[in-house]
Amino acid sequence: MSWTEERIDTLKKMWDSGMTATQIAEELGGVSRNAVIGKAHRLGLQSRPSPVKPNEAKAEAIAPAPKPAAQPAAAVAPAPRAAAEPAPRAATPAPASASADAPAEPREPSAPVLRSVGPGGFVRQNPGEQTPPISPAPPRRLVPAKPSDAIAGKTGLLDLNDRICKWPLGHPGEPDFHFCGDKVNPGFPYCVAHCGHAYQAQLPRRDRRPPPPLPFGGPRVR
DNA sequence: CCCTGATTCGC
DNA sequence: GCGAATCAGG
Repeated sequence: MSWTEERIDTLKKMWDSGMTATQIAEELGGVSRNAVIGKAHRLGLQSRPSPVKPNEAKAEAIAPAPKPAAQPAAAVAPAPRAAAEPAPRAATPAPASASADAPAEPREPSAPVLRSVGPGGFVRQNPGEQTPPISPAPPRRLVPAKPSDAIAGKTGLLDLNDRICKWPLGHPGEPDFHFCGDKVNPGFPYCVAHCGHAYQAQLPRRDRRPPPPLPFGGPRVR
């Protein structure tokens, strides 16, 4: 098997949507997961959280190690990405739950951080502030290998790109499994509406809603 | 053990 | 460029 443009395209999109190398290899067929990983790196695709540490933590001297606040002061600064770094975007997965600010720390009105707040109450991250949340949990196995008729006109796996909502509709493996496909809320993998589902503000326990929406249709029994 | 992705290196 | 072998963390 060779890396045709089509297969490379599939690899890119699956990698981008959070599929594991094993799953991508199964989907493509004829290649091992090692081949997929190797190709992904050669293509310069975004690194995924690796189990292996790069080994780099020797900056702590005898200084009384002040705990760095989670919120840097330079929140409004534009993308501080190093110019030498070839990676155009860093999508290192991070827990969607943001730190719940204690009520004892009121925001200074004199120094407002420019943020927009979505319909679900989620707080929009400014550039360079924090890494965006990960895509929905990838399915363990089956992914529609071939576009079926049921998916015609809908946003399939191969239609994913950086500008459309990756919110999954239906269950992976089912014929009509597809993605939302709306225009994304800039900076997020989802559209505004689905950001509202994905990022819910922490509500008081008294009136919390029981059904938390789960990406990819939630856990499934087979 | 299983899984994962990263890296190396002979081809 | 390719990918098996190897490594290393979870």
